[in-house]
Amino acid sequence: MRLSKRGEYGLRAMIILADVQKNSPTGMIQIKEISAREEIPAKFLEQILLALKNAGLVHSKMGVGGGYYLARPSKEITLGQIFRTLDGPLAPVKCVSQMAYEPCGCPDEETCGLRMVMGDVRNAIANILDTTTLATVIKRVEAARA
Amino acid sequence: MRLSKRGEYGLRAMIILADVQKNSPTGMIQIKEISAREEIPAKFLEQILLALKNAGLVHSKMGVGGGYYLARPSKEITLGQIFRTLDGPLAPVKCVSQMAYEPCGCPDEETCGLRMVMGDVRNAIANILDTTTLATVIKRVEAARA
DNA sequence: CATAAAGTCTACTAGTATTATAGACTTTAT
DNA sequence: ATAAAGTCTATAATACTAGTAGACTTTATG
Repeated sequence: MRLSKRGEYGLRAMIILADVQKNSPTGMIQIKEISAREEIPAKFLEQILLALKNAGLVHSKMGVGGGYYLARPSKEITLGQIFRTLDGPLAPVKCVSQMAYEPCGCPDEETCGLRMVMGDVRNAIANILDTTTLATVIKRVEAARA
Repeated sequence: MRLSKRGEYGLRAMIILADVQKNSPTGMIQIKEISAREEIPAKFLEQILLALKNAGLVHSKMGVGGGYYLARPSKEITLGQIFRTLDGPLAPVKCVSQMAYEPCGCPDEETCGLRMVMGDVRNAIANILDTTTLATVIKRVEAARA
């Protein structure tokens, strides 16, 4: 059940963007700055941020003084949205996916034991990632620091 | 968050073995029989069952009339044990793994937002897979059939 | 207007993991 | 003796992952 580096870097970057939105006047930060802070290869991060941009989760400004910033308030962006953009469906098997359902090949889905359990797992993950926003994360981090 | 074919096939095979333990006098079944029922490539399944055997979850009998059977009553085998044997740790990132901890590289683990959330995800998955036994699954399947 | 800072876009590559397949071997019942 | 069954190790084909490269566009500013 591993999170890919792509997903990990993307989530870390988004958490930074949320922090910047809250604590910097412009709310903007450059790729290389995020890359330096989190030790993420800059060129790799570039692709990830681009994907997040195409998904409408961040906006960017080109040219001198440009950078990336969240497309919406951090409380309106869930980790589920970020995860799905970068790593695809949450569900362990396609036949329990809400966003990308496909049959699994079991003769009867309704009585497939594996499917039942994986459905529970999917829901448990979705319950966390779809209700946790970037604002939630920032709040927890600040609480842990205090 | 995808389940590998290896993990999927292994879990399906174990559910069959639990059913066989409950409903057949010998409690034993052959690879090719499981392979046929679930449309799993026989040679692939062979390796998977071997891994489960080396992990002590199933026993086998060689020769004519041989086959595989559960090493313990189905209520003493959790899906978590099976999953970990075939697919490794449940945790999305190593730094929240109970069974295979490794640092992630964040400067301070205690205040890492990603780590907090992934810890929750790990616990949610573990809560399901470590409390669900093969017996649980069989019961649910029978309830769904009725 | 030249320049440098910044993002955009696409292609590529090395390494690793996944999903098998093959085949020679061992054990056991009949 | 034979055939049914599991054991074990090697290999192959493919896909995926993580990362690199480089040419391009946009924009602020001296």
